[in-house]
Parts: sequence; structure tokens; C-alpha cells
Amino acid sequence: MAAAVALLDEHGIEGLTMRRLAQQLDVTSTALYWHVKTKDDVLDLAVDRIFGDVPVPEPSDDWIDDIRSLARAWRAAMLCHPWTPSLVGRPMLGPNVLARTEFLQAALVRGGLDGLQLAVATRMLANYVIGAALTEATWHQTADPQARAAARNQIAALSDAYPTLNASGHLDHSRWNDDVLFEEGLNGILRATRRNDAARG
Amino acid sequence: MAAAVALLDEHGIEGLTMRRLAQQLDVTSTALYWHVKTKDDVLDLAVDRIFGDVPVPEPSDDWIDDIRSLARAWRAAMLCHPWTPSLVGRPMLGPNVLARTEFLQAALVRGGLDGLQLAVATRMLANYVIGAALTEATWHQTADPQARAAARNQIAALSDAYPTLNASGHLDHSRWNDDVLFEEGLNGILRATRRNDAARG
DNA sequence: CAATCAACTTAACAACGGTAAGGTGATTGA
DNA sequence: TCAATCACCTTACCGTTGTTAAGTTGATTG
Repeated sequence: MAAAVALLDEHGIEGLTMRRLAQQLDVTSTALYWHVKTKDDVLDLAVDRIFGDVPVPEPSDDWIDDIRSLARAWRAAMLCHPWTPSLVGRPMLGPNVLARTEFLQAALVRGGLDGLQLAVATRMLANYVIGAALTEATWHQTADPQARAAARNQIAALSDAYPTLNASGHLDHSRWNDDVLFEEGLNGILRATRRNDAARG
Repeated sequence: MAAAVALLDEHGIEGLTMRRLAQQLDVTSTALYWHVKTKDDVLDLAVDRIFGDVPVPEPSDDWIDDIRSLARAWRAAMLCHPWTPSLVGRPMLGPNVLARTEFLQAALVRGGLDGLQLAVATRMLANYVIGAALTEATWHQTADPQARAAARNQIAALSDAYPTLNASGHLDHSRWNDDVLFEEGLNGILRATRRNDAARG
């Protein structure tokens, strides 16, 4: 798996082939099929391995801060291995993912949530983190500054069609800091879960 | 593109090959390369086509409801074509996507947001919708009830390791309705953006 | 000492994305 | 009217991919 992750990190998702992976391990490609059933298994294991690197915080008396830490670390791990977000479209049921979801929900329970509100908050947070990582990784992947500038200019040229988008600089990545945007959004969501909690009793 | 979407709908993302697409159109596979540069272009166009099906609401005097409508429709479109979410990991700069993002931001501006708060709210909403669609589509893709039950039992067996997860029924899809969870989460996020707005003055 | 078994190899398969070169039939311009 | 152009498609082919089948090796076991 270490070799697989290394290949994915270096050459992206299309750079991982069974032959290349085998070569990296000084084996024939077919030898891999002794340890693994299909290539998809390799990808699944690689993803779960990355999620295993996400440090699970020690539960403190501030459950909100616990969640914040987990969300931050989760996003950071995905952005550190930009191929991860695009592979989330497969069942995430590895033990590492489950352990972190367990921590998330436990923190919410400590915060007083249960029933529907608990389910809603869990999904809301998970969806936000995954969505953020996916969006940012996608954008970073279009790392070619030339392509970025071209896209920006294309928008600017159509500023009649996209006036708001153009004025807000939504595509101008030098204008807003991704970390700040993520943090602020996370705060908003956390406030929303607390508000729901308060509204319930 | 209609043929491509049909193939994707029927056989999933791996069911679309240039040869199959060509066969569907009674042509040779190489003929496709006259209209398109690479297979990735086909996928990009297919995604943008789906997003084109998302109805852009007529702006009303209730900007929050406008956003709700767009978010609902967007998620519905992605879930209707479950291969879409896993393809979002490529630059989404097609005109259809941009038009809808423009609508979203315009509604937020009408709601009184600008500057950092506007950027935060835009991303928060987009990330949530994308994350939700991705999560749900992923889960639906593991449609095999046998696999689902197996996963659930596996969790149940490890109920010591995942007590909260086990008790909340987070993996029990019969317990909570996806539509309800999405709607509630969306409400939470919208409340959060309004709160930010109020806090600013 | 024979048998088992994990771990690997060699050989080969069909299918894939993509290129190069050539054909065809309608549309054009002098 | 006739040659040239052009959009659109075909034939032939390339290297690579995931994957299977069958056989090999070398240590461990009864």
C-alpha cells in the first residue's frame, strides 16, 4: 500500500497501474493478484490508508473543538493526497473511516444531539468536509496557471452573462484563502448544529 | 451526448467506452475523434449536460427559497444520474455550471451578503450539495442489499468499537429518509448564512 | 521424505484509448 | 463544368491495460 500511495501521490490516479505498482515492488504484475482480488481493491485500500493517517483527537471537554480538529485534519489529509477526493465515490466502509465517523458522532452526542438531529448533523458535517476537499482538490488539479487564467478571462469576457460571479472573484483564487473559507464555513455549520440543539430544548 | 448519457445511465461509468458509444451511433470508434479530442472531453460534456438539466428558478422575492429550489434540483439531477458525482473531480467550468453558480451567488447578494461572507456562503452551499450527492450516490451504488446487510452486520459485530455509530443507526438506511436529512441540513446551512449576515450588521 | 502451501512467474487474452493515412460524397468557386 | 475543398467517416494498427490459467519455487509441515 505504501508503494501504491507513493505512485498515486506522484503520478496521480492514472499513474497507478498494476504493472507499475508491481515494478515498484520488484515483482510481476500478476503476483499482485495473490494479495488482492482486483485493482479496485488496491484503490479502496489506498483510500482507507490515507484516512488512517487522519489523527483522531483525544476527546476533550469541548466537543465542538473536537469536531473542528477532526474536520480540519480530515480535509488536510485529503488535500495532501489530492487523488483521494475523486475516489470517495466508492463505498467507504473501511475500519479507518468508520472509526473517525464514530468519533464524530460521539462528539455530537456529547454535545447533546440525538435522533434526527444527530443524523442530520453527522451528514451535514461529513458532506461539507468531503465537498470542500473535492472542490479544492479539483481546483488545485487545474494547477496549470495558464488554464486558470484562460478560464478567468473567459468568464470576464462573458461578464454580461455572469455579472455576480465576475464581481465577487469567485474564480480568483488569489482573492480568498481556501483555509479561511473552509474554517468560516465550518464555524457556520457548527453554529447551525448548536442552534438546532438549542431549538430542540 | 444523448447516447453517452444513456450509456452512463445504464452501465455506469465503466460502461462508457469509445467503442460502445460509437456502436450505439452506428459508427466506428475512431469517427468520434473527429468531434471530440479525447474521452475525457466526452465525460466533461456529459456532466455539463446533466447540469444543464437543472432548472434555474425564476428569481423571486424570497432569496432563501430560491437557493433552496436550486439546491434541491441540483441534488436531484445528480442522484438521477448517479455517475455524475464521481465525475465532479474534474474542472467544472462548463457554461451550465457557471450559470447556476451565478444564480446562487446572485441570490446570496440579494440576501445582503458580500465580501468574505459571500464567498464563504457560496462555497458552503456548493460543498454541501456536492458532498450530499456524492455520499448518497455512493451508498445507492452499493445497492446490493446483501452487501449492505453484510456491512451492517459487520458493524454490529464490532459494536464495542463503534458504539455510537451502532446505536444511531447511521448505516441503517431504512431508519432515516435521505430527502429529509438533506432538507434539514440545507435549512441549517441557510440559517447559518443568515446568522452570519445578521452578525455583520 | 513426501506433501502441503504461500508466493511468485511465464504466457496469453480481450478490450481499451488513441494515431495515421486514406476514402467518400456533397459543396464550393472560377 | 470541373477541379478543389471540406466535413465526416473508415480501415488498419499501436502500445497499454486489467485479468486469468497453468506452472514453478522454496520453505514448512506431518
